[in-house]
Parts: sequence; C-alpha cells; structure tokens
Amino acid sequence: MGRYAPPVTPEDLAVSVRAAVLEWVSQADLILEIPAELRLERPKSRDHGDYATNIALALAKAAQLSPRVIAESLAPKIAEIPGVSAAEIAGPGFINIRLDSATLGQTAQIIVETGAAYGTGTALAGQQINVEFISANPTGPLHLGHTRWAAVGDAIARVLVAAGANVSTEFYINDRGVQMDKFGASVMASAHDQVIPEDGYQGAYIHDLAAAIVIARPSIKELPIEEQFISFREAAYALQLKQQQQVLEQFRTHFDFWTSERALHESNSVEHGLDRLRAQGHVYELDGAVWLRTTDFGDDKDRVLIKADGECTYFASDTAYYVDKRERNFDICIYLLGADHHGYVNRLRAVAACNGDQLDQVEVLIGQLVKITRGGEEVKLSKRAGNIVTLDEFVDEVGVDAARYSLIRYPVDSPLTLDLEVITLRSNDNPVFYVQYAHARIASVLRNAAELGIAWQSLDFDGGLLSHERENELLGALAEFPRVVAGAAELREPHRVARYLEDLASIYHRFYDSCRVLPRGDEELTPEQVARLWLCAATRQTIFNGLQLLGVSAPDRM
RNA sequence: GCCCUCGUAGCUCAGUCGGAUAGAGCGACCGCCUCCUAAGCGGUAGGCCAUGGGUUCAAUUCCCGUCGAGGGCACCA
Repeated sequence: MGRYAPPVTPEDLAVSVRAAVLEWVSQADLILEIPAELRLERPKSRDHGDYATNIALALAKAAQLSPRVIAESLAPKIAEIPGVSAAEIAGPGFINIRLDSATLGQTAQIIVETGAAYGTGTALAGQQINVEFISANPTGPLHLGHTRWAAVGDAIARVLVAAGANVSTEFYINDRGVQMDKFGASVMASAHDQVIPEDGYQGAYIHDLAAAIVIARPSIKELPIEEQFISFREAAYALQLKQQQQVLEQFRTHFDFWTSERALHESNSVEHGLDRLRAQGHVYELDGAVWLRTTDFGDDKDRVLIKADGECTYFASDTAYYVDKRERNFDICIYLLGADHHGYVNRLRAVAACNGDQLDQVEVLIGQLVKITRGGEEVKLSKRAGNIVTLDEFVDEVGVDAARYSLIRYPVDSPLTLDLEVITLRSNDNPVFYVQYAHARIASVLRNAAELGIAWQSLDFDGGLLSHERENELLGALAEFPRVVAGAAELREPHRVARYLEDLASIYHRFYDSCRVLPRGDEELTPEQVARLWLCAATRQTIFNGLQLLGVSAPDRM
C-alpha cells in the first residue's frame, strides 16, 4: 500500500497500472517496451468491471509468455493499487479492474469543484493552430454547405481550445476575380431595372442589395458607367459581407480573422510568399508561366502560380496565404473543405512542404454535402437565393441549437440528410432535445433542493454511498469526459462530444428512474441523498460543459 | 483511365489508432407516473458489419482484389 498515488481518474489509474507493469517487468527480469501511455478501456459490459486492460495480451509475444501467465502476475499488483477493489483475469488474458465505490464516488466531488474547467486538459498545450473554414465568396448569402462548416469548424476550434491549444479561427474572403465583377454587374443591372446577365447572380437578394444601395446613395445612378460599376460592386460587396458576418455571429460562430484575398495582393503578401518559395527552390518557369513544383511532395501535377498573361492564379493566393499564416506563427493550419475540393488536398500539403514545413502541418478535412428534407421530401428552393437553402433560412426554421447540434453530431466525411420535421421535434427522436432535457431535468432537481432548503454543497459528501449499479454507471461515464474531449480534439472530431452527451444523458435518465434524489414529504434528508445531489450537480456540469463545446445552449427549464 | 470518400438492423446513422455477446434513435409489439420535468424509463422483435482473399492469439476495424454509391481530375474562381 501507498506505493501508488490513489487513482481518481482513468488517466491516474492508467499511470498506476503502468507502474505495476514496470514493477513486474523488473522483478521478472525481462526487457520489454512498455508504451508510454497505457490505455485503459471502458468495457461495454459492466460485468467486466469499471476498466479493463489488454496489456497482458499485448506483451505476450515479446515476453514469450502466455497472456494468462502474465495476467496472473499482474493482477495481484493491480489489485493493490489504492482505490482498486478487485482485479480479475478474464477471457484470453484481460484484466478487469473494479474500483471501490468511495474512489469512484469522489469523481462527483471533483467535477463539481472543477466546474467549467472540467473536461479541459493539456493534450495539445503549446500548439498554435489556425482553423480556416467557410471562406465563401462575398457574392451571396451563405448556404447549407457553409452552415455545416460554420457549426463544425467552430466546434473544432472550441474542442482544440479545451485540449489546451492556442487557436485562431479564420475566414478567407474570396473577394478577387471575375465573380466579383459578375456580382457587381448583376446588382447594377437590377438597380436600372435591366435584365440580369445570364452568367450573373440571379437570386432575389440581388434586387434587395440594389435597392438598399440606391436608397443609401441615390446619386450613384448618375455616375459615369465605369465608376458606377465599381461603386455598385464595392457597395454590394460591403453589404453582402456584413450580412454574412451578422448571420454567423447569430449562429454563434465567431472568427478571429477575416482575411481578404484582395488585401493579400495589395499588401504585396503574394509577391512576398512567392519569393519565399523561390528561395526554397521549388519555383520554375515554363512556357511563359511560373510554376510550383508540387509533384516533389505528392501532388499529381505541378501547379501554375502566374499565368503566361501575367495574372496570378487563385492557387498563388492560396500559397501566399499559407506563407502568411506561418509567418503569423501558426504551426498547424487546418482547412475545412467541401468534397468537391478534395483534389486540393495534395497540393495544399505540398505547399507546406515547398515552404520547408512538414506535410502534416497542413490538415485538410473533407466534408460531404448536406441535404435537407421536410417529411421526406427534399427541400431545395430558397425564396431569396434561388435554388439553394441559405444558412439564415435554415436557422430561422429550426433554431440555432438544433441546427448546430444536428450538423455537428455526424462525422464530416459522411453525407448528411437532415429532416426539418425531425430536428424540430421535441422528443426522443431529436437528440439535441434529449440532451438538453437531461440538463433541464437536473436543473429542476437542484432547484427543488434549494427550495427545500437543502444546502448540499456545505454538507459532507460521502462518495462511498454511491454504490447503486446506476450510480456506478453514471460516475464511470462522467469520468470519461476529459478523455472524450481530448480525443475529439486530437482527431478533429467534435461529433464525439455530441455522441458522448447522448450517452451520458441516457445514463442519467436511467439513474433518475431508479434512484430517488430528494426526500419526499416529511422524510429526513439522508447522507445518500446528499451524495446523489452532488452526483446530479456533477452531471449537470458535465452536460453543460459538453454543450458549451458544441456551441449549444443548456437550458435550465424546458 | 487515375484519385478521394463511403457500403453496419426495415429507415436515419454511431462504433473501428485490432479485443471479450456489434450499438442508438425511429418504425413494430408489450409494460411503467397518487412520487424530484413521462420531452422520461424497462422489455420483445430485427444483423453472414457489401463481397472474396491476406496479416494476427484476436479483424466490422489494418492490407489487397471485386461489386455498388457519391465526388474530383483547369495557365477557372
């Protein structure tokens, strides 16, 4: 006893188990590589204990011993770890670990005391990460695809921050090129009641922009044609960008940086970026054009930076933009792109390598498209924007919480079909309500406790009283949260947090169903009920923190 | 032709940095409120994890082939 620190979290327990393994290795006079981080699993079946390790199976080959022999040596040592009540060998050589209820129960107190910081960690401490997403043209409202990136990109950023990284979110404004001119021409045509050019922008919002511009500045229509065109284009750009920014703020998606492609050119950043790559020796000229030799780093063909006519390509901007990000000291640049851009992955990574960085300093997440249906019928038409569904219309219909949650809860690489009727349902069918309901339910219990004058926070907490099967299950799930957050951050998969919350909510509902928390009528408050109040508070805090990572509200009443 | 993503219950989808009997919701069927939010809980039914090989003590998970679905292969933006 006393050789190991008392375990309170799965991480601590893993450290103690690893120490036990090391001790066995030295006693058995073996030379073995033991992984620096030993992972404990949470078995699916409670019959297999609170935690399980496959370490005996993993070491069997190198040790030239049967897994069961190793397990038989390890199990007694693991059983001695303070807080561990049993370590049993099972199956081919798993060691199933059971904690005593006082140790596990302690988790509730730790969570309540840690508060909003519960779940945060240091897995990514010291990393400077840039997350770029949406990056739309400022020529129209944001659509459904952008909405997925808005929700997921923002959640990724939040999860990375929770894991200790230093994170900036970034929106690259594609405000250069012919599409801006088409946009300007469309708005100007509308202002003069002319037919919008066939290759222009056709949505009703064009007319709204034109009308707004003319009202703000009636004299604009008197300007010489060239000047007038530029004025319309610039005014429409400003209005449309502002509209995008407002919609995103309402969607709780905040960007730290809005970088304009135009500004990148005007500040000579593009020239500067190309110079840097030239200095690295990956730029060459052929047929009058300037190329980047991306094939050195896994791209299928080299890419043109400056066309034979002297114009910079879009790729030149991208390249310079990457150099710019690196000069702003971001170590890792994450890009969220639609599936139609997956051809960009290799060239973007090659840009990093051409700049003298590692390929994996660029991470590209490719997302599949989103479709929405209403009662099974596909919804396509937008009143304002022609044949797309816009972010603001979608959110108007379902609300920010349901929109964000239902977009985040799936891995981005799976195509998604959302049914408007389903995600606005107030039932089990709709996971966001299910999770929020659990939070509201707990808030209600705590509110009732306060009304009964129960000051549970100042009463003694005895975690050992939380020994009911459902309490054990709930405590174990709560203890998983930091691992879930760290995993979501490392894998850039915030949907894991959502799935975890659904699981946690379900476990809470089951606990609630079989464990009475508050005294009824004239009953005396028992120490067990006090412990359960701590457990409720810990669950509420964890659900709250989790929803926070997704940018979804945690209501106290529903 | 080459490349990317995907193929899991009737439907919508999780799971897979290899682990012990493959999960959830919906839909179907059967139960549970004189009691803290029934927007909840319990139970029944439903699967050759597309398919054929390989690696492994162990494969739905990793590797290769096949079939099927979607997307991409610009001196466009």
